[in-house]
Amino acid sequence: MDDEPEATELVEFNLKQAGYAVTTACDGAEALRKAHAQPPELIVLDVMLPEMDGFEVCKVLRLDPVTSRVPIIMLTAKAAEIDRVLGLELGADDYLTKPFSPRELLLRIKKILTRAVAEEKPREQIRFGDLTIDFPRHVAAWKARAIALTATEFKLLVTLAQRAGRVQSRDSLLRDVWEYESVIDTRTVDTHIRRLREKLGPAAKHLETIRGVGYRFLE
Amino acid sequence: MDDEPEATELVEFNLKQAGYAVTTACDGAEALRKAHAQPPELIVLDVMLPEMDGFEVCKVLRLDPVTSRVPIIMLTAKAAEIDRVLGLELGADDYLTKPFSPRELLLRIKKILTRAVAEEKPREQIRFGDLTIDFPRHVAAWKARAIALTATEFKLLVTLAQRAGRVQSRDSLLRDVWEYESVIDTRTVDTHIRRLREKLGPAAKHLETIRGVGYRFLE
DNA sequence: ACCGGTTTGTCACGCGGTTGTCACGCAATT
DNA sequence: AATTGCGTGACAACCGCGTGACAAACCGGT
Repeated sequence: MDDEPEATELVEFNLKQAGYAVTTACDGAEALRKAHAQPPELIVLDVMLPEMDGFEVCKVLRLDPVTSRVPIIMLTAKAAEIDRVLGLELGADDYLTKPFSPRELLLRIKKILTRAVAEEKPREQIRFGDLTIDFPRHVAAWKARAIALTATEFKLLVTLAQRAGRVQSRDSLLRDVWEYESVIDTRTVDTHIRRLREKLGPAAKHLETIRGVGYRFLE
Repeated sequence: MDDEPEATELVEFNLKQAGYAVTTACDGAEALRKAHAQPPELIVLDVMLPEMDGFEVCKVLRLDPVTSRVPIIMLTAKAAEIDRVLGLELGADDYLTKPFSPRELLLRIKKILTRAVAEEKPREQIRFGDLTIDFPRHVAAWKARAIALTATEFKLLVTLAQRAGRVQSRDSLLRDVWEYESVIDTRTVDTHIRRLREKLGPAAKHLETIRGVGYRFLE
Protein backbone atom coordinates (compact mmCIF):
# COMPACT_ATOMS: atom_id res chain seq x y z
CA MET A 1 0.00 0.00 0.00
CA ASP A 2 1.83 2.99 -1.23
CA ASP A 3 1.36 6.23 -3.03
CA GLU A 4 4.12 6.00 -5.62
CA PRO A 5 3.22 3.32 -8.12
CA GLU A 6 6.78 2.38 -8.95
CA ALA A 7 7.70 1.97 -5.28
CA THR A 8 4.67 -0.24 -4.78
CA GLU A 9 5.69 -2.32 -7.74
CA LEU A 10 9.22 -2.66 -6.49
CA VAL A 11 8.03 -3.91 -3.11
CA GLU A 12 5.48 -6.18 -4.73
CA PHE A 13 8.03 -7.66 -7.08
CA ASN A 14 10.50 -8.41 -4.31
CA LEU A 15 7.94 -9.91 -1.99
CA LYS A 16 6.52 -12.15 -4.69
CA GLN A 17 10.03 -13.12 -5.66
CA ALA A 18 10.50 -14.20 -2.06
CA GLY A 19 7.42 -16.37 -2.23
CA TYR A 20 4.86 -14.21 -0.46
CA ALA A 21 1.33 -13.66 -1.70
CA VAL A 22 0.87 -9.93 -2.13
CA THR A 23 -2.17 -7.69 -2.40
CA THR A 24 -1.76 -4.01 -3.10
CA ALA A 25 -3.87 -0.90 -2.62
CA CYS A 26 -3.24 2.60 -3.85
CA ASP A 27 -5.09 4.58 -1.18
CA GLY A 28 -6.09 4.25 2.42
CA ALA A 29 -9.75 3.47 1.91
CA GLU A 30 -8.99 0.65 -0.49
CA ALA A 31 -6.40 -0.69 1.90
CA LEU A 32 -8.86 -0.75 4.78
CA ARG A 33 -11.51 -2.42 2.69
CA LYS A 34 -9.22 -5.17 1.45
CA ALA A 35 -7.63 -5.70 4.85
CA HIS A 36 -11.01 -6.07 6.52
CA ALA A 37 -12.43 -8.38 3.86
CA GLN A 38 -9.42 -10.67 3.82
CA PRO A 39 -7.04 -9.92 6.70
CA PRO A 40 -3.45 -10.56 5.60
CA GLU A 41 -0.67 -11.97 7.72
CA LEU A 42 1.19 -8.70 7.58
CA ILE A 43 0.67 -5.18 6.29
CA VAL A 44 3.25 -2.86 4.75
CA LEU A 45 1.89 0.64 5.05
CA ASP A 46 3.21 3.88 3.64
CA VAL A 47 2.69 7.03 5.67
CA MET A 48 2.24 9.13 2.58
CA LEU A 49 -1.09 8.25 1.09
CA PRO A 50 -3.65 10.25 -0.82
CA GLU A 51 -6.71 11.31 1.16
CA MET A 52 -6.28 9.43 4.43
CA ASP A 53 -2.67 9.25 5.61
CA GLY A 54 -0.93 6.16 6.91
CA PHE A 55 -1.34 7.19 10.53
CA GLU A 56 -5.09 7.24 10.19
CA VAL A 57 -5.11 3.93 8.36
CA CYS A 58 -2.96 2.42 11.08
CA LYS A 59 -5.30 3.62 13.80
CA VAL A 60 -8.37 2.25 12.07
CA LEU A 61 -6.65 -1.08 11.43
CA ARG A 62 -5.88 -1.32 15.13
CA LEU A 63 -9.43 -0.49 16.10
CA ASP A 64 -11.03 -3.06 13.84
CA PRO A 65 -11.03 -6.34 15.77
CA VAL A 66 -10.58 -8.18 12.49
CA THR A 67 -7.24 -6.53 11.79
CA SER A 68 -6.17 -5.30 15.21
CA ARG A 69 -3.59 -8.02 15.67
CA VAL A 70 -2.12 -7.99 12.17
CA PRO A 71 1.51 -6.86 12.27
CA ILE A 72 2.13 -3.53 10.53
CA ILE A 73 5.37 -2.25 9.05
CA MET A 74 5.26 1.45 8.31
CA LEU A 75 7.23 3.25 5.65
CA THR A 76 8.02 6.78 6.66
CA ALA A 77 10.05 9.59 5.20
CA LYS A 78 10.98 11.38 8.39
CA ALA A 79 12.94 9.87 11.22
CA ALA A 80 11.21 12.33 13.51
CA GLU A 81 7.97 10.42 13.16
CA ILE A 82 9.29 7.17 14.61
CA ASP A 83 8.26 7.98 18.13
CA ARG A 84 4.67 8.36 17.06
CA VAL A 85 4.81 5.22 14.98
CA LEU A 86 6.29 2.89 17.54
CA GLY A 87 5.21 4.66 20.70
CA LEU A 88 2.01 2.72 20.76
CA GLU A 89 0.00 5.74 19.92
CA LEU A 90 -0.16 3.93 16.65
CA GLY A 91 1.27 0.60 17.64
CA ALA A 92 3.10 -0.34 14.50
CA ASP A 93 5.35 -3.36 14.84
CA ASP A 94 8.24 -1.97 12.88
CA TYR A 95 9.08 0.75 10.43
CA LEU A 96 11.49 1.74 7.71
CA THR A 97 12.62 5.17 6.69
CA LYS A 98 12.69 5.88 3.00
CA PRO A 99 14.65 5.22 0.96
CA PHE A 100 15.18 1.61 2.01
CA SER A 101 16.53 -1.47 0.31
CA PRO A 102 14.19 -4.34 -0.59
CA ARG A 103 16.54 -6.59 1.30
CA GLU A 104 16.05 -4.61 4.46
CA LEU A 105 12.28 -4.80 4.10
CA LEU A 106 12.41 -8.55 3.56
CA LEU A 107 14.53 -8.99 6.67
CA ARG A 108 12.03 -7.06 8.77
CA ILE A 109 9.11 -8.98 7.36
CA LYS A 110 10.78 -12.29 8.02
CA LYS A 111 11.62 -11.29 11.56
CA ILE A 112 8.10 -10.18 12.36
CA LEU A 113 6.44 -13.19 10.79
CA THR A 114 8.61 -15.70 12.64
CA ARG A 115 7.91 -13.81 15.83
CA ALA A 116 4.20 -13.84 15.07
CA VAL A 117 3.98 -17.61 14.60
CA ALA A 118 6.03 -18.14 17.74
CA GLU A 119 3.58 -16.04 19.70
CA GLU A 120 0.52 -17.51 18.08
CA LYS A 121 0.40 -20.68 20.18
CA PRO A 122 0.47 -19.41 23.75
CA ARG A 123 -1.97 -16.66 22.98
CA GLU A 124 -4.97 -18.72 24.06
CA GLN A 125 -3.56 -19.29 27.49
CA ILE A 126 -0.81 -17.26 29.06
CA ARG A 127 1.05 -18.32 32.17
CA PHE A 128 3.30 -16.27 34.40
CA GLY A 129 4.34 -18.36 37.37
CA ASP A 130 1.21 -19.13 39.33
CA LEU A 131 -0.90 -16.73 37.33
CA THR A 132 -2.88 -18.18 34.45
CA ILE A 133 -4.89 -16.20 31.95
CA ASP A 134 -7.21 -18.16 29.71
CA PHE A 135 -8.31 -15.99 26.87
CA PRO A 136 -11.17 -17.95 25.24
CA ARG A 137 -12.58 -19.06 28.58
CA HIS A 138 -12.33 -15.52 29.88
CA VAL A 139 -10.86 -16.70 33.14
CA ALA A 140 -7.88 -15.67 35.18
CA ALA A 141 -6.55 -17.89 37.94
CA TRP A 142 -3.97 -17.84 40.72
CA LYS A 143 -2.67 -21.25 41.71
CA ALA A 144 -5.61 -22.95 40.01
CA ARG A 145 -7.99 -20.73 41.98
CA ALA A 146 -10.18 -18.61 39.75
CA ILE A 147 -10.21 -14.84 40.17
CA ALA A 148 -13.53 -13.12 39.53
CA LEU A 149 -12.89 -10.25 37.16
CA THR A 150 -15.26 -7.95 35.37
CA ALA A 151 -15.12 -7.58 31.60
CA THR A 152 -13.09 -4.39 31.65
CA GLU A 153 -10.70 -5.66 34.26
CA PHE A 154 -10.06 -8.82 32.32
CA LYS A 155 -9.49 -6.96 29.09
CA LEU A 156 -7.08 -4.65 30.84
CA LEU A 157 -5.18 -7.57 32.29
CA VAL A 158 -5.01 -9.32 28.93
CA THR A 159 -3.82 -6.19 27.18
CA LEU A 160 -1.05 -5.69 29.67
CA ALA A 161 -0.06 -9.36 29.75
CA GLN A 162 0.06 -9.76 26.01
CA ARG A 163 2.60 -6.97 25.76
CA ALA A 164 4.38 -8.22 28.86
CA GLY A 165 7.50 -6.29 29.69
CA ARG A 166 6.59 -3.32 27.53
CA VAL A 167 5.35 -0.13 29.06
CA GLN A 168 1.87 0.93 28.01
CA SER A 169 0.84 4.52 28.37
CA ARG A 170 -2.58 5.38 29.71
CA ASP A 171 -3.58 6.63 26.30
CA SER A 172 -2.61 3.43 24.57
CA LEU A 173 -4.42 1.39 27.19
CA LEU A 174 -7.52 3.50 26.66
CA ARG A 175 -7.27 2.76 22.96
CA ASP A 176 -6.78 -0.97 23.33
CA VAL A 177 -9.10 -1.68 26.24
CA TRP A 178 -11.81 0.91 25.84
CA GLU A 179 -11.61 0.84 22.05
CA TYR A 180 -11.32 4.59 21.97
CA GLU A 181 -14.11 6.51 23.46
CA SER A 182 -11.93 9.54 23.46
CA VAL A 183 -13.99 11.29 26.09
CA ILE A 184 -12.72 9.06 28.86
CA ASP A 185 -10.47 10.46 31.53
CA THR A 186 -7.00 8.95 31.66
CA ARG A 187 -7.32 8.71 35.41
CA THR A 188 -9.95 6.07 34.88
CA VAL A 189 -7.13 3.71 34.04
CA ASP A 190 -5.71 4.19 37.52
CA THR A 191 -8.95 3.16 39.12
CA HIS A 192 -9.18 0.00 37.11
CA ILE A 193 -5.56 -0.84 37.80
CA ARG A 194 -6.35 -0.48 41.46
CA ARG A 195 -9.36 -2.77 41.24
CA LEU A 196 -7.29 -5.28 39.31
CA ARG A 197 -4.60 -5.21 41.98
CA GLU A 198 -7.13 -5.70 44.75
CA LYS A 199 -8.62 -8.73 43.08
CA LEU A 200 -5.34 -10.22 41.95
CA GLY A 201 -4.01 -10.21 45.49
CA PRO A 202 -0.51 -11.71 45.49
CA ALA A 203 -0.44 -11.77 41.70
CA ALA A 204 -0.64 -7.98 41.73
CA LYS A 205 3.14 -7.94 41.87
CA HIS A 206 3.06 -8.39 38.11
CA LEU A 207 1.44 -4.98 37.67
CA GLU A 208 4.13 -2.35 37.80
CA THR A 209 3.69 1.41 37.72
CA ILE A 210 6.23 3.37 35.69
CA ARG A 211 5.82 6.83 37.05
CA GLY A 212 5.34 9.45 34.39
CA VAL A 213 4.99 6.85 31.65
CA GLY A 214 2.34 4.23 32.24
CA TYR A 215 1.97 0.63 33.38
CA ARG A 216 3.90 -2.52 32.67
CA PHE A 217 3.23 -6.20 33.16
CA LEU A 218 6.20 -7.73 34.89
CA GLU A 219 7.09 -11.29 33.98
CA MET B 1 37.12 -7.32 -5.41
CA ASP B 2 37.42 -8.27 -8.98
CA ASP B 3 38.94 -10.82 -11.24
CA GLU B 4 40.59 -8.63 -13.83
CA PRO B 5 43.49 -6.82 -12.20
CA GLU B 6 43.21 -3.72 -14.34
CA ALA B 7 39.50 -3.33 -13.62
CA THR B 8 40.14 -3.67 -9.91
CA GLU B 9 42.80 -1.02 -10.09
CA LEU B 10 40.50 1.30 -12.00
CA VAL B 11 37.78 1.02 -9.37
CA GLU B 12 40.23 1.32 -6.53
CA PHE B 13 41.80 4.44 -8.04
CA ASN B 14 38.47 6.15 -8.54
CA LEU B 15 37.19 5.38 -5.06
CA LYS B 16 40.36 6.57 -3.38
CA GLN B 17 40.19 9.66 -5.53
CA ALA B 18 36.72 10.26 -4.10
CA GLY B 19 38.04 9.99 -0.56
CA TYR B 20 37.02 6.44 0.39
CA ALA B 21 39.32 3.99 2.14
CA VAL B 22 39.58 0.94 -0.10
CA THR B 23 40.66 -2.62 0.49
CA THR B 24 40.90 -5.06 -2.40
CA ALA B 25 40.90 -8.80 -2.79
CA CYS B 26 41.59 -10.87 -5.88
CA ASP B 27 39.51 -13.94 -5.09
CA GLY B 28 36.44 -14.91 -3.09
CA ALA B 29 38.21 -16.55 -0.20
CA GLU B 30 40.44 -13.57 0.39
CA ALA B 31 37.45 -11.25 0.15
CA LEU B 32 35.55 -13.21 2.79
CA ARG B 33 38.55 -13.31 5.09
CA LYS B 34 39.15 -9.59 4.89
CA ALA B 35 35.46 -8.70 5.15
CA HIS B 36 35.04 -10.80 8.27
CA ALA B 37 38.21 -9.55 9.93
CA GLN B 38 37.41 -5.89 9.30
CA PRO B 39 33.86 -5.40 8.03
CA PRO B 40 33.76 -2.47 5.61
CA GLU B 41 30.94 0.01 5.21
CA LEU B 42 30.19 -1.27 1.74
CA ILE B 43 31.31 -4.06 -0.57
CA VAL B 44 31.69 -3.91 -4.34
CA LEU B 45 31.62 -7.47 -5.59
CA ASP B 46 32.25 -8.86 -9.05
CA VAL B 47 30.27 -11.90 -10.10
CA MET B 48 33.13 -13.29 -12.12
CA LEU B 49 35.75 -14.50 -9.68
CA PRO B 50 38.24 -17.37 -9.77
CA GLU B 51 37.32 -20.43 -7.72
CA MET B 52 34.24 -19.23 -5.79
CA ASP B 53 31.97 -16.95 -7.84
CA GLY B 54 30.41 -13.72 -6.63
CA PHE B 55 27.07 -15.31 -5.91
CA GLU B 56 28.63 -17.71 -3.45
CA VAL B 57 30.61 -14.93 -1.82
CA CYS B 58 27.46 -12.88 -1.48
CA LYS B 59 25.57 -15.71 0.18
CA VAL B 60 28.33 -16.33 2.69
CA LEU B 61 28.59 -12.62 3.47
CA ARG B 62 24.87 -12.58 4.22
CA LEU B 63 25.05 -15.63 6.46
CA ASP B 64 27.91 -14.29 8.56
CA PRO B 65 26.37 -12.09 11.26
CA VAL B 66 29.45 -9.88 11.12
CA THR B 67 28.83 -8.94 7.52
CA SER B 68 25.16 -9.70 7.03
CA ARG B 69 24.14 -6.06 7.21
CA VAL B 70 26.91 -4.63 5.04
CA PRO B 71 25.51 -3.25 1.77
CA ILE B 72 26.71 -5.03 -1.37
CA ILE B 73 26.92 -3.71 -4.91
CA MET B 74 27.38 -6.44 -7.47
CA LEU B 75 29.10 -6.12 -10.80
CA THR B 76 27.63 -8.44 -13.37
CA ALA B 77 28.05 -8.99 -17.06
CA LYS B 78 24.58 -10.26 -17.88
CA ALA B 79 21.42 -8.26 -17.41
CA ALA B 80 19.55 -11.54 -17.01
CA GLU B 81 21.16 -12.12 -13.65
CA ILE B 82 19.78 -9.03 -11.98
CA ASP B 83 16.66 -10.72 -10.64
CA ARG B 84 18.77 -13.24 -8.82
CA VAL B 85 21.11 -10.58 -7.57
CA LEU B 86 18.46 -8.29 -6.09
CA GLY B 87 16.08 -11.00 -4.97
CA LEU B 88 15.94 -12.65 -1.59
CA GLU B 89 18.33 -15.45 -2.47
CA LEU B 90 21.29 -13.12 -2.72
CA GLY B 91 19.98 -9.87 -1.34
CA ALA B 92 22.41 -7.44 -2.90
CA ASP B 93 21.53 -3.79 -2.50
CA ASP B 94 22.34 -2.66 -6.02
CA TYR B 95 24.12 -3.81 -9.15
CA LEU B 96 25.92 -2.55 -12.21
CA THR B 97 26.24 -4.24 -15.57
CA LYS B 98 29.62 -4.13 -17.23
CA PRO B 99 30.84 -2.03 -18.77
CA PHE B 100 30.05 0.81 -16.42
CA SER B 101 31.47 4.24 -15.81
CA PRO B 102 33.35 4.98 -12.59
CA ARG B 103 31.07 7.94 -12.10
CA GLU B 104 28.04 5.68 -12.17
CA LEU B 105 29.59 3.45 -9.55
CA LEU B 106 30.37 6.41 -7.32
CA LEU B 107 26.79 7.62 -7.56
CA ARG B 108 25.42 4.23 -6.53
CA ILE B 109 27.84 4.00 -3.64
CA LYS B 110 26.97 7.44 -2.41
CA LYS B 111 23.25 6.71 -2.57
CA ILE B 112 23.56 3.49 -0.62
CA LEU B 113 25.83 4.93 2.03
CA THR B 114 23.57 7.87 2.76
CA ARG B 115 20.69 5.45 2.96
CA ALA B 116 22.63 3.24 5.35
CA VAL B 117 23.22 6.00 7.87
CA ALA B 118 19.55 6.92 7.71
CA GLU B 119 18.60 3.34 8.56
CA GLU B 120 21.12 3.03 11.32
CA LYS B 121 18.94 4.67 13.95
CA PRO B 122 15.84 2.49 13.92
CA ARG B 123 16.66 0.50 16.99
CA GLU B 124 14.37 0.13 19.92
CA GLN B 125 17.10 -1.45 21.94
CA ILE B 126 20.52 0.14 22.14
CA ARG B 127 23.62 -1.49 23.54
CA PHE B 128 26.95 0.07 24.45
CA GLY B 129 29.18 -2.53 26.01
CA ASP B 130 27.59 -3.49 29.32
CA LEU B 131 25.01 -0.74 29.12
CA THR B 132 21.65 -1.64 27.64
CA ILE B 133 18.82 0.77 26.94
CA ASP B 134 15.46 -0.73 26.09
CA PHE B 135 13.03 1.85 24.83
CA PRO B 136 9.65 0.02 24.81
CA ARG B 137 10.39 -1.62 28.15
CA HIS B 138 11.56 1.67 29.53
CA VAL B 139 14.49 0.01 31.20
CA ALA B 140 18.18 0.78 31.37
CA ALA B 141 20.57 -1.87 32.61
CA TRP B 142 24.23 -2.26 33.46
CA LYS B 143 25.50 -5.82 33.13
CA ALA B 144 21.94 -7.17 33.16
CA ARG B 145 21.25 -5.24 36.35
CA ALA B 146 18.39 -2.78 36.01
CA ILE B 147 18.96 0.87 36.85
CA ALA B 148 16.00 2.74 38.33
CA LEU B 149 15.54 5.95 36.38
CA THR B 150 12.80 8.55 36.48
CA ALA B 151 10.89 9.46 33.34
CA THR B 152 12.96 12.58 32.66
CA GLU B 153 16.27 10.89 33.34
CA PHE B 154 15.43 8.04 31.03
CA LYS B 155 14.38 10.37 28.26
CA LEU B 156 17.58 12.35 28.66
CA LEU B 157 19.66 9.19 28.48
CA VAL B 158 17.84 7.98 25.39
CA THR B 159 18.24 11.33 23.68
CA LEU B 160 21.96 11.37 24.32
CA ALA B 161 22.47 7.72 23.41
CA GLN B 162 20.54 7.96 20.17
CA ARG B 163 22.94 10.65 18.99
CA ALA B 164 25.95 8.90 20.45
CA GLY B 165 29.23 10.57 19.64
CA ARG B 166 27.64 13.88 18.79
CA VAL B 167 27.66 16.79 21.18
CA GLN B 168 24.26 18.06 22.26
CA SER B 169 23.90 21.59 23.51
CA ARG B 170 21.82 22.31 26.56
CA ASP B 171 19.29 24.10 24.42
CA SER B 172 18.84 21.21 22.04
CA LEU B 173 18.51 18.83 24.97
CA LEU B 174 15.85 21.07 26.44
CA ARG B 175 13.99 20.97 23.17
CA ASP B 176 14.24 17.20 22.73
CA VAL B 177 13.71 16.08 26.29
CA TRP B 178 11.50 18.77 27.71
CA GLU B 179 9.76 19.31 24.38
CA TYR B 180 8.42 22.78 25.01
CA GLU B 181 10.29 26.02 24.56
CA SER B 182 12.86 27.09 27.06
CA VAL B 183 10.89 28.52 29.94
CA ILE B 184 13.25 26.21 31.76
CA ASP B 185 16.67 27.21 33.00
CA THR B 186 19.51 25.63 31.02
CA ARG B 187 21.25 24.79 34.27
CA THR B 188 18.48 22.35 34.96
CA VAL B 189 20.14 20.08 32.42
CA ASP B 190 23.24 19.97 34.62
CA THR B 191 21.27 18.73 37.56
CA HIS B 192 19.68 15.95 35.59
CA ILE B 193 23.01 14.96 34.11
CA ARG B 194 24.34 14.72 37.62
CA ARG B 195 21.46 12.57 38.79
CA LEU B 196 21.92 10.37 35.76
CA ARG B 197 25.62 9.95 36.53
CA GLU B 198 24.89 9.05 40.13
CA LYS B 199 22.44 6.37 39.16
CA LEU B 200 24.45 5.03 36.25
CA GLY B 201 27.48 4.44 38.47
CA PRO B 202 30.26 2.87 36.40
CA ALA B 203 28.28 3.44 33.22
CA ALA B 204 28.54 7.17 33.82
CA LYS B 205 31.80 7.10 31.90
CA HIS B 206 29.65 7.29 28.77
CA LEU B 207 28.44 10.76 29.72
CA GLU B 208 31.04 13.30 28.73
CA THR B 209 30.99 17.02 29.41
CA ILE B 210 32.16 19.28 26.59
CA ARG B 211 32.97 22.48 28.33
CA GLY B 212 31.32 25.49 26.78
CA VAL B 213 29.26 23.37 24.40
CA GLY B 214 27.14 20.68 26.01
CA TYR B 215 27.14 16.96 26.63
CA ARG B 216 28.03 13.92 24.60
CA PHE B 217 27.37 10.22 24.89
CA LEU B 218 30.61 8.30 24.45
CA GLU B 219 30.54 4.85 22.91
C1' DA C 1 -41.23 -2.50 33.03
C1' DC C 2 -39.39 -2.57 37.59
C1' DC C 3 -35.84 -3.29 40.95
C1' DG C 4 -31.54 -4.66 43.32
C1' DG C 5 -26.96 -5.47 42.73
C1' DT C 6 -22.99 -4.96 40.13
C1' DT C 7 -20.06 -2.54 37.15
C1' DT C 8 -17.97 1.62 35.65
C1' DG C 9 -16.47 6.40 35.13
C1' DT C 10 -15.43 10.61 37.75
C1' DC C 11 -13.86 13.48 41.39
C1' DA C 12 -11.36 15.32 45.50
C1' DC C 13 -7.78 14.61 48.60
C1' DG C 14 -3.24 13.59 50.32
C1' DC C 15 1.21 11.55 50.25
C1' DG C 16 5.70 11.02 48.35
C1' DG C 17 8.74 11.02 44.76
C1' DT C 18 10.14 13.98 41.19
C1' DT C 19 11.72 18.22 39.42
C1' DG C 20 13.30 22.93 38.76
C1' DT C 21 15.98 26.48 40.98
C1' DC C 22 19.52 28.66 43.53
C1' DA C 23 23.90 29.52 45.97
C1' DC C 24 28.35 28.04 46.59
C1' DG C 25 32.88 26.29 45.41
C1' DC C 26 36.05 24.24 42.49
C1' DA C 27 38.29 23.64 38.01
C1' DA C 28 39.49 25.14 33.66
C1' DT C 29 40.37 28.77 30.55
C1' DT C 30 41.88 33.57 29.60
C1' DA D 1 44.57 36.56 39.06
C1' DA D 2 40.22 37.08 37.11
C1' DT D 3 36.57 35.02 34.79
C1' DT D 4 33.66 31.77 33.03
C1' DG D 5 31.56 27.20 33.24
C1' DC D 6 30.35 23.22 35.60
C1' DG D 7 29.56 20.03 39.65
C1' DT D 8 27.39 19.73 44.11
C1' DG D 9 24.23 20.08 47.93
C1' DA D 10 20.05 21.67 49.55
C1' DC D 11 15.28 22.93 49.21
C1' DA D 12 10.63 24.03 48.03
C1' DA D 13 6.99 23.56 44.73
C1' DC D 14 4.85 20.59 41.99
C1' DC D 15 2.89 16.74 39.91
C1' DG D 16 1.64 12.06 39.37
C1' DC D 17 -0.41 8.35 41.47
C1' DG D 18 -3.00 5.70 45.00
C1' DT D 19 -7.11 5.87 47.63
C1' DG D 20 -11.84 6.41 49.20
C1' DA D 21 -16.22 7.83 47.99
C1' DC D 22 -20.12 8.50 44.91
C1' DA D 23 -23.36 8.59 41.17
C1' DA D 24 -24.60 7.04 36.72
C1' DA D 25 -25.00 3.20 33.72
C1' DC D 26 -25.71 -1.43 33.17
C1' DC D 27 -27.59 -6.08 33.70
C1' DG D 28 -30.28 -10.00 34.99
C1' DG D 29 -34.25 -11.78 37.27
C1' DT D 30 -38.83 -11.33 38.58
